[in-house]
Amino acid sequence: MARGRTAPRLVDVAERAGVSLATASRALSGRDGVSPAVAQRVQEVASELGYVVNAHARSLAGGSASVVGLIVHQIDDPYFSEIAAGVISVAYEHGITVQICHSARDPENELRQIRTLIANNVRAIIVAGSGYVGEDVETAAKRELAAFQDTGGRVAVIGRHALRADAVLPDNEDAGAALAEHLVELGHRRIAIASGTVNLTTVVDRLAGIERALAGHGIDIDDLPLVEAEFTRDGGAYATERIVADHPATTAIIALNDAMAIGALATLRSHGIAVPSHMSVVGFDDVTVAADLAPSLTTVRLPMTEMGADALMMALKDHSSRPRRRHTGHELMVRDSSGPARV
Amino acid sequence: MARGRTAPRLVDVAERAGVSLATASRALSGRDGVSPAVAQRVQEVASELGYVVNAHARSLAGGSASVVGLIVHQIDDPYFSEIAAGVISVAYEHGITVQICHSARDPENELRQIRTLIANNVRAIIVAGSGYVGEDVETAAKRELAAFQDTGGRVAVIGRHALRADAVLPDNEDAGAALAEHLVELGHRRIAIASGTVNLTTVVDRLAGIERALAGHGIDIDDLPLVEAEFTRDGGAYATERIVADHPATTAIIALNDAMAIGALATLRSHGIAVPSHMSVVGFDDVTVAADLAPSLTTVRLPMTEMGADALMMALKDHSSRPRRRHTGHELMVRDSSGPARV
DNA sequence: TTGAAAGCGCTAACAA
DNA sequence: TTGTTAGCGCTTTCAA
Repeated sequence: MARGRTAPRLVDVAERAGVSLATASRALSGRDGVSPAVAQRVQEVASELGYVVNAHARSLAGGSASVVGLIVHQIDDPYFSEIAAGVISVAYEHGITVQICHSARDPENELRQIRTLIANNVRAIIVAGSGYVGEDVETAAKRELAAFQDTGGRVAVIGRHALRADAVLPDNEDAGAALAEHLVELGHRRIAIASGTVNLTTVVDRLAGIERALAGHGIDIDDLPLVEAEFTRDGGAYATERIVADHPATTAIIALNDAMAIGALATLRSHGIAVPSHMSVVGFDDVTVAADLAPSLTTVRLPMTEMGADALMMALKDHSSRPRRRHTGHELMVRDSSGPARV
Repeated sequence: MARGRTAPRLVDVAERAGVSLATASRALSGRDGVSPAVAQRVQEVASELGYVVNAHARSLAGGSASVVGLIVHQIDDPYFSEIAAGVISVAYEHGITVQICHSARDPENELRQIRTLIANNVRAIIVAGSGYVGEDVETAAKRELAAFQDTGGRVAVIGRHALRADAVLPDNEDAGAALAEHLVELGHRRIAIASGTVNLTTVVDRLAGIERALAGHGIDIDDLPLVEAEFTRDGGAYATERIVADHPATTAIIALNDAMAIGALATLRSHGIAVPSHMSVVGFDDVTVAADLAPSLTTVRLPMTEMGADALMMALKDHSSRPRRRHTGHELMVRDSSGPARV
């Protein structure tokens, strides 16, 4: 391989500026203990040479890493791509880059990704996917992340996890309650639920909110049909097929996220079932496209981009000993996909 | 800071396996010169310990980097998040992680991101955004990337760029032609174009295809209204407002990507203009949600996920001296948003 | 087939 | 305020 001109190194800058390596290093990372005049000179030389610090060397030498890791279930799910956009924008402001990994909703795989990020010595790890239900599933991850934190790593999670870390907590339960209230007020009683897999805390929490609100109206959620499927558009389509076939009296479908709701709307359309006159459909998240569907989707807005931004900001901030928890708001977005129950 | 147990290092593995550092290194990176028995033993010990190689140390020591960079315009644009999913999945298979940066459709910013990735010594850089029109805009980036390639870095681009690199070339021109043909066949003549900013090669190429097809039917594209706006949903909404207000005779709108088409559909709906009976709308890309819109969107499918996967695979493959170029196919997806021109 | 040892480019003690 | 120097964890010659 032809070896061209190599990137300038810190020694090059130091030599050219007539200072030592240490001084150059201090000047460039903006630490004090350098006279302003020298600092400026070094910085000039550096930009003259187009010098950019070698992140690997810096990190290896014990300097602060300039990379953060972000674990999502699947980046081409709008819920996660909006969170990622928030993370990336905050990272950009801090001169940090973002490594994104897929957990594919598999705790095993998530653990593997966490290990990789830790080995890469990232500055912080943001776990954006839902937590998993059950004692044991996250214990290994918990241990690894705790060790990571003990050595100065930062961790923030989005959603309810068994992990001891700063957390951005989406208002899942209250959002579920708001949605259920909304449907009940419209006169719906025969409500069906298109649910994601119940090993996800997000699913469990949304269901809990729905249960609570319905109970307030004397409706037992256990009496309602619930179809468990993938937490995706296709899962929503599948669940809706089942609901339509097995529970024809249903007047409203609660999909546990917008992706499932989109699948539900598609299935209903293909069956010629009118929304909302014959069937109401509601979702969760308010992904960007929700307002542009036809009928536009009634859903609960969670501020995904902000959640991503907040998670990284929390992780970057000076650490108090106790993990912080920050609850998001939620906002019921009543649109055209929900209407009075048919009689 | 309490210093807990640190991640296991290669020495730990070597010691535990009773071999030297060098042997352990060789065994784990699958190089030969190690007896199978020893190699296996080392690998067992490593996974027992949950050992993951420190990417910084490996990279600094001259080993191959395990990170690739991906530059997109905006990750929460489905076009890019689908490409990213393709890149991530191939990366995963190769034990590589992906750093994602936003260029925000700004060549300056893109250059900055490229510099950062190079300084991070990534194994490869994938530039997924459109190229920019004009001599000078990409020259600095071109120079930096060339130097990067000279020192063994790999580069692949998606879309037409002024960069000398492996390229995945979306079939933009033919796709534009196919769409224009489709509309002409339906009897449309008063066609308006909701265009992204014409400094993007993607926009220029799609327009070229449209122009060619229309010319074949005696229509001069310059006689048609073209509104230039942001290459986004809101840009599409804005352009459509303008088209509806200034060119009421229009019977079909070509939006230059699906995001703009979604904005167009929303605007038409808010004006009570029926699609397709009063106005046809077509887009480009076939993002996942396009089929689930109502009316479902007629568009041209580009295999985004595959494009991302291909780009990384090309970049990772052994390098021939000449850059390779790989054209994607395209597929006209005729759905419900296009219909015969009203009279 | 294996091991010993010299760095990769940087930061952070420690000295001056 | 500045300089000297010992590593960070790994790969890779070179020697055995």
